[in-house]
Amino acid sequence: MTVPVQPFITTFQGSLDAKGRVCIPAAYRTILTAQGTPGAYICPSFIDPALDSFGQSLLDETAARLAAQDPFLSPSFDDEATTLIARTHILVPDENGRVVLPAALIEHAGLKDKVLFAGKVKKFQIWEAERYAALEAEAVARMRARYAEGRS
Amino acid sequence: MTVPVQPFITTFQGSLDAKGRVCIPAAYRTILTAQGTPGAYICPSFIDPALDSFGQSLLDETAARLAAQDPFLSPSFDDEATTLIARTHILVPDENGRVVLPAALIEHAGLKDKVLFAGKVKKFQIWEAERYAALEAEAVARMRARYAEGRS
DNA sequence: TGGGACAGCATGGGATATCATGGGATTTTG
DNA sequence: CAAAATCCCATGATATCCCATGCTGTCCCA
Repeated sequence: MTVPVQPFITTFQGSLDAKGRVCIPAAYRTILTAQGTPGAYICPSFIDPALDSFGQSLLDETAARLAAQDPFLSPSFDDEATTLIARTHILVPDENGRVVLPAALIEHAGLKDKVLFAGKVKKFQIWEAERYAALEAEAVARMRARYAEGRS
Repeated sequence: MTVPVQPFITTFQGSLDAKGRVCIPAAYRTILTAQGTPGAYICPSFIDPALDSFGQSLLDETAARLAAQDPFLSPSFDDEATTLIARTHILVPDENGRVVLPAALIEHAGLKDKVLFAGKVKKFQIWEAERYAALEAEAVARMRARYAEGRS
């Protein structure tokens, strides 16, 4: 499988101001507009205290997968639709590339002053900075352990 | 899959200037541009105090492997994305072939004045010069030991 | 084969554009 | 009319671009 579109990579620092705004990194904005997205889709992660953000490509992909299921007869359909689709907001950046995060999302991710944007191929995540640092350290440690075991 | 592209070989010396810039060796730049890379992708090694650098080929390979997994529903996805993708920066050389290294990467590799570029087939690494000399000696010693074991 | 000219590459430094961020003004809504 | 959301401009920091210079390896010719 090839990479459909340009992937989100790199980690950026950002800040949440008093008005609840964050500036989406320019590199991500470029990718988003290349996908023909009017802005950024943002959804609270159902695993982590973080926000998942993505463009048209991943939204379409998710929507297509759900569309393939029967909306009346599939039990898994509702859960997925409720968790992923219904909780997704579209946020349109202003001319400086900033979006205002709804209070519910700020609370979900426990965002304070310093936030962190982490590229994850098809999506990127928004984290409270300190929380992410801890998570990254753990992820790297697990990768190191896998390497030491000789697994690929 | 056959050898897709020209391998990175040879070791080069370079220097880190006051602005945090290094000049990517011309031989490597040639290989990178042949891959259609807008620049060089650089990621802190999760094993060594060094930086892994590579072109479009290896990035696509990694991104494609991750893109094959569902970004919302796959547990194995996250560690690799966090360690490899989120920590990878794209650095575009100026017309003289130089890139500016982010401070976090300089710190990770403990880079000082003299740096060292070491070709590793699909990627090349950037090391603090003295540190690399020690590592190289150890690697050669281990190879020698393996050779000796093989004969006995 | 040695010396000299040349081209490509690496390095230093300064000017310029882009980006992120803070704060204020204006409009909308309840 | 008050409160909140939106728009817009100003500023500082950062990254990008560009030119100048010195070095080194290569080529050519005597």
